[in-house]
Amino acid sequence: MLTIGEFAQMTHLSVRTLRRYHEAGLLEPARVDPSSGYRYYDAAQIPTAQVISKLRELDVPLADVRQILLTQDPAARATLVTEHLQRLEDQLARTQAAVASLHRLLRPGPAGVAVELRQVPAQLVATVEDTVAHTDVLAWYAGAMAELDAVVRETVGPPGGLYDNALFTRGRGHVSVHVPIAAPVPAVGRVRSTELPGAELAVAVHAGVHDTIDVTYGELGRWVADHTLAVAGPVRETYLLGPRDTPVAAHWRTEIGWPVFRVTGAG
Amino acid sequence: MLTIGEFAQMTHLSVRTLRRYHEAGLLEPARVDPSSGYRYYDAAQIPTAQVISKLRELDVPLADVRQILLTQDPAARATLVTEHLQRLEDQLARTQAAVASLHRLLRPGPAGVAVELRQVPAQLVATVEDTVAHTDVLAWYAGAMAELDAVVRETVGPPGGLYDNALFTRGRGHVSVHVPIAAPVPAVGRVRSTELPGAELAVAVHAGVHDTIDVTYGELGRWVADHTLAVAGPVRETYLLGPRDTPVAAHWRTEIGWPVFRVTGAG
DNA sequence: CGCAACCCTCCCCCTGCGGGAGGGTGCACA
DNA sequence: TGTGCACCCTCCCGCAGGGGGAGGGTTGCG
Repeated sequence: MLTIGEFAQMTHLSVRTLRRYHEAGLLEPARVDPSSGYRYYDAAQIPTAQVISKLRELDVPLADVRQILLTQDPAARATLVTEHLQRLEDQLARTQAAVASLHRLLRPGPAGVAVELRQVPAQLVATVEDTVAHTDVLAWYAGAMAELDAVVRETVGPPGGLYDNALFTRGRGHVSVHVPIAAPVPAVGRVRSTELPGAELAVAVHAGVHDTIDVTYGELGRWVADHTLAVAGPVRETYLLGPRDTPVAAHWRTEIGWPVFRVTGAG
Repeated sequence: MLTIGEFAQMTHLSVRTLRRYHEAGLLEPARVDPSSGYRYYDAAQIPTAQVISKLRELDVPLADVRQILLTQDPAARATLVTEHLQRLEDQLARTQAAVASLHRLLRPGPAGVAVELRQVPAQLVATVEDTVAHTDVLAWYAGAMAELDAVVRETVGPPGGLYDNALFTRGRGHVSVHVPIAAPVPAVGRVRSTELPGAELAVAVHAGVHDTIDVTYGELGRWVADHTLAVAGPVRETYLLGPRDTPVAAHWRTEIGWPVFRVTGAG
């Protein structure tokens, strides 16, 4: 039987942290003296404490750590851990993208994004839509696109997507993926035929991988504001050239279109 | 002039977040209406907002972001940013170490660390000591070791270190590095000659890189507790074989010694 | 003028940890 | 059998950086 202080020393955790883990139901002391409330730990609990410690170093939330600890089956447990490692990899990718954006933003001189105003007509599309979290967009997109591919035989243009603004500002929002079509397709699975309404779009083209697409977004936003326009509705991305067209990422072309209207008020 | 909502839409930040950045002095609105308190932004502020956003994605604290934004000189600014990128790399290394430890901990079966009790005599050493933060230990160690190398001509054994427990449980503690010597060396810089007191040590040897050294620590702690011993004083590491001896990390050998004493009380 | 959409401030909540106050326990030593 | 001290307890507050929501003022279109 070890006192909390001794156990802290063995596990390189602080006494406070051990108490918190007890409170959170992560690491129950082997014995709690009913009269004094003193916590006593067993040496056999050291590995458990270390697993918690390592998971915390990986920023796994306490609730998820508890879930992992409660999972007895080694295979199921490994699955849970792998999910978190996957999350770490995603985060790493996002970090690298942020670094790339940052470099481009801090590079002196304007980014020099060409913007044009364009009136686009209504277009019949096959679409898949949903409300998703910002972090899940990529995975969702892949699934939705695969579903579209399976249903739609003939397209009359490059695929695109609509991204509700709440996706960015609230971390969750309405998203849809579409391909333009000449005639309606039958509703299969999540695929629907609908009309993408016409609009006046402020359009910019982003070249290369999406790592630094925010810079293009920013320039587009600046242009829109500078031309006394206001944004009306979700942003439209059109994938003129993407991974399905060429493996050379530098050749990719993404068109960003922001529906705008002229502000009637002040100049 | 953009309202906060419009500006939020352009920058993909939430209205709340923009207000917080204003409050924190990171992004002052171009104009604040004195009567209504409404914030109005200029399109030219979009790139600034994006820089903030990207730095935040890299977990740069708001205070440091402000520092970076206030730095006009591009070179000085680049230095500040690079410092944070360095921090990210360190964190990545720690993450990888944690993943390695975790895998080893979750592998079924005991880790099988051999522990022995050993009485070590007092030893004259040349030492460098300081109080440092846990995250700085590696860098500090390299500097201290270099200083020892420069001063001490002849050693009579492998180098070692003492690590105060507070280093782990409080994130900051007393640390010292030493090499055993036959005769005192003159005090130069931070180097001092002193006697490392004799002690009864519970000793385990960790093989390979330090990524998974916590597992060995845990096993050692378990052994100590199982043998009704208690820890008395800072842990001692001895670098039997290290990077200065062989470039093959798998061959490295680190001896971990925990000063212990027999518990007189209950069994 | 009415009304909806927007904006304001203020307060509380979340996560995971640390500091410190105020008070009870355990145990060696005299 | 004290006595002293290190240890332990609970409870409250702080930090970062953000979200939710209440309650109330502004803006601007129809």
